[in-house]
Amino acid sequence: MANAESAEMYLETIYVLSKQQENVRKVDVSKHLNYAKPSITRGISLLEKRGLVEVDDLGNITMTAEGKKLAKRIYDRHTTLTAVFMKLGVDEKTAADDACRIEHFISDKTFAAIKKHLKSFDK
Amino acid sequence: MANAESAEMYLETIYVLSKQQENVRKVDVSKHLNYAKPSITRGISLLEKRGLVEVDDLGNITMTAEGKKLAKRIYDRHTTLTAVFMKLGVDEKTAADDACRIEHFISDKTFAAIKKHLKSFDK
DNA sequence: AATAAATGTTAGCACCCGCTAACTTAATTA
DNA sequence: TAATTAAGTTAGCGGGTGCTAACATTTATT
Repeated sequence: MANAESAEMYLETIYVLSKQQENVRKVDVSKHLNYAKPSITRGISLLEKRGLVEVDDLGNITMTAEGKKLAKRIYDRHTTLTAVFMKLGVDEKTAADDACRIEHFISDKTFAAIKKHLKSFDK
Repeated sequence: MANAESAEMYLETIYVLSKQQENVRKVDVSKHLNYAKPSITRGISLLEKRGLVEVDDLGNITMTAEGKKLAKRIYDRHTTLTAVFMKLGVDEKTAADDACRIEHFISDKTFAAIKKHLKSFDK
């Protein structure tokens, strides 16, 4: 999990789920990412070690301030990139799929430039 | 090397080098990618197994028709994405670095839409 | 020709991160 | 309460892909 990609997907999933439901547990993440349970056990424990999430006695996963910040960062990339691609005429599914991969690899600078461009688009 | 990323980097490197020099050998790829020689030995042999490159008795690497096609595809993504990012105001280094990562993950559809957009930009 | 340098290979380590099998623990339900 | 189902863990596999150490082979230099 040194590589950002996997950790970011876990974090983003927790973030998205926590907006839809009261409590988020490992099963939920497992189902959402379509990963086997042991993968989740390890993935979440790595996030815990990095101080990005906490799991309480009931198994409810919450993000720390830092975790939430990171999750929002990725989610913003996800939604913005999806919107940009759709603006260019790409269908929603493809746009979201591309965004979901690219969100992990785009630099702050380039993302900022794209986001700015999207805004100018809207005018 | 099931994952496209690594194979694509090797292939793109061979393609770029072959445009600059008469013969391309593993050392050249090693230096260009800044990977240790044994990594190259394996990487190239995987490309050979997939019928994307051939290595002759002198150690010269050539791309097969299919290999060249794939290399061009990636290289086109690289140059186009770099150009787009620069168009949006991103500095050349950052633009190229981002392109170099994203080129492996962007779908045909989304790339086509972006490329089309770049053209409309130029007008 | 002898030595040195460059190129390439083999063997095997390490880390990432999915997976299954098998188990434990907790929560439901009959 | 006993039996079932759901949730979570541990152990370990496997493929991908970088690495070093050590060696072989080839090419260049003295």
